Amino acid sequence: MAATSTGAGSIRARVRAEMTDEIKTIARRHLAADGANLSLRAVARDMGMVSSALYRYFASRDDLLTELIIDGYDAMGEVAEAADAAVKDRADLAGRWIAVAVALRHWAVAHPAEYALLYGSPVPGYVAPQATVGPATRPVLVLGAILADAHASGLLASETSPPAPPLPRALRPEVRRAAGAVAAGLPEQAMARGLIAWTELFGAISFDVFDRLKNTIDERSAWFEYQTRCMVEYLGLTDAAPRGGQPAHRGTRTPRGASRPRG
Amino acid sequence: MAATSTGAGSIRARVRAEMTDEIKTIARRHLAADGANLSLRAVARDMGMVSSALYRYFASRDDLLTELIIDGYDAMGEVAEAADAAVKDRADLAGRWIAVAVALRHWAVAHPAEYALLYGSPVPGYVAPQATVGPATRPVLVLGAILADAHASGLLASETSPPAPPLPRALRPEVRRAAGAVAAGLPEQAMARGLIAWTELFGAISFDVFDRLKNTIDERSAWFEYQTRCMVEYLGLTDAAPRGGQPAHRGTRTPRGASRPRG
DNA sequence: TGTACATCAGTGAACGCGCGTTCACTGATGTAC
DNA sequence: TGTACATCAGTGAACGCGCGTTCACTGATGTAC
Repeated sequence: MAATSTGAGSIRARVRAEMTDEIKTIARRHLAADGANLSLRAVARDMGMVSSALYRYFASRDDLLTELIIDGYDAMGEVAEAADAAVKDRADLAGRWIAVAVALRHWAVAHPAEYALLYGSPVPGYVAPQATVGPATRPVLVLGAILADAHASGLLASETSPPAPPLPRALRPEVRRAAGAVAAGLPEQAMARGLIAWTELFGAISFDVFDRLKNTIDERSAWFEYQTRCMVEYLGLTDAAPRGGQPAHRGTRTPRGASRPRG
Repeated sequence: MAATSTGAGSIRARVRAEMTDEIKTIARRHLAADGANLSLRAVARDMGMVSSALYRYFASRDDLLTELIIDGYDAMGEVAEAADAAVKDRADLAGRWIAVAVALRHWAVAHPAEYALLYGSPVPGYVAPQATVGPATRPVLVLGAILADAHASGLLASETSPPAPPLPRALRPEVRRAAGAVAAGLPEQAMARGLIAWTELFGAISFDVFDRLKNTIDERSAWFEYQTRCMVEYLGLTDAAPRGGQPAHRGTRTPRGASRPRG
């Protein structure tokens, strides 16, 4: 409030930032109604502006779309990080995975159009620029960190139970590289399971958001949670932290919170 | 050729059918280029007709879209049925599941835009009419029949190994109903695994088609097949038919081909 | 076999709407002296 | 503290294009007698 006429360009800058946010908010609303063929003119209309005015804020329609996509990934990333961080017992790896999964689904169901923009059919004529790939990995990093922590406890399924079909030689370098990127130190076989769980998780969310389960499963939340519980068992995370206790066979303790990706 | 001027309206009818097919073929081509916002005028242009002429063949743009969707589901259904039928050893349930999965993925990768129309983000403003729900279940029925056959052999994972997290009571009626619809006689726990595998399968195909694995896994086919092998193990189908032999512990023999859904 | 009539595919113009983007402009807000 | 100038948000008109759908029409193809 002391900034009535003090801060040089800063007041103009603040108004500008607020306008930009408002445009994006309205654009998100339109995304929900019209899908990915977002119309600048419609957004301008809702803003009470003339369509050309939007060009003061975004260089083009695709630029706006790109910002919405980045915001979406960031929102999912934040939601995932927060859900993970909220689990007090850092050794409860199953609990952490489930918390993150539930939070991601929750966000997706609450923002179906944005989710579709991120994980649905590609937008015709739009190619995601390089700037989106960083944010896109944020949710994955959270999941990867959980797996890395589990590995640090030496308790992943692939390490305690006989591995599923062995990973073909041709895939091993790529899987190893993927592990290096999101879950440093994770052995190939465990990373392969992680990739499968990741696929399954987003498959489940997409089925839910895109209503593939209509007339089949109506108890969506319960079903999703059940599916997630199966997932953590598949990953072997349940062995690591039996109900409310220490890891069953402890290895190196999970480093205290340090392994969570920065926000 | 004997039909030069014989068959009453039949020659006109045949031309009409050919035209309809050609329109749909061109529409599919446009789908690939422009995504789901299919333009009637563009299709007409490619047909060398005036746009209003299309209304002789389709009542509206949405009608055309509906037919494309139905064709798509039917194509996937046929592909799945054919892949299943091509497995000579009907007791090789793992082989059948993998064959169907690979065939579905193959079709999806070859027809990404059509796949996106069926399993991707909903088309804005379009609501799929009742006529699409029948065809939509065709691929599912093929998978369900494999599970039913496996159950008939008494060898599903949930029957031989300790079940994963027990199915919550609230979900049991729905899962039971789903089993009744696609895999008659399948117990709830097995059906739950089937639903999860189904989700995972289409999650994997979507990740592939929508290029989610870019810069992570480039060996797409190998990875998909590996994932499918993990899936059949999860389902317990591998126990049922060890490499080139009879089921390990036989129950009721699979009824000879009768359980395959009609084409 | 030949003629009168009905069917129906395709035309072309129009209606009424949408869109992204450019451009010269007006005025208000901030900056420098 | 006051004035001259630069910045920049927003306007309004225009360009050039797209779209789905309707409608009265022409002309060819098939049908019935």
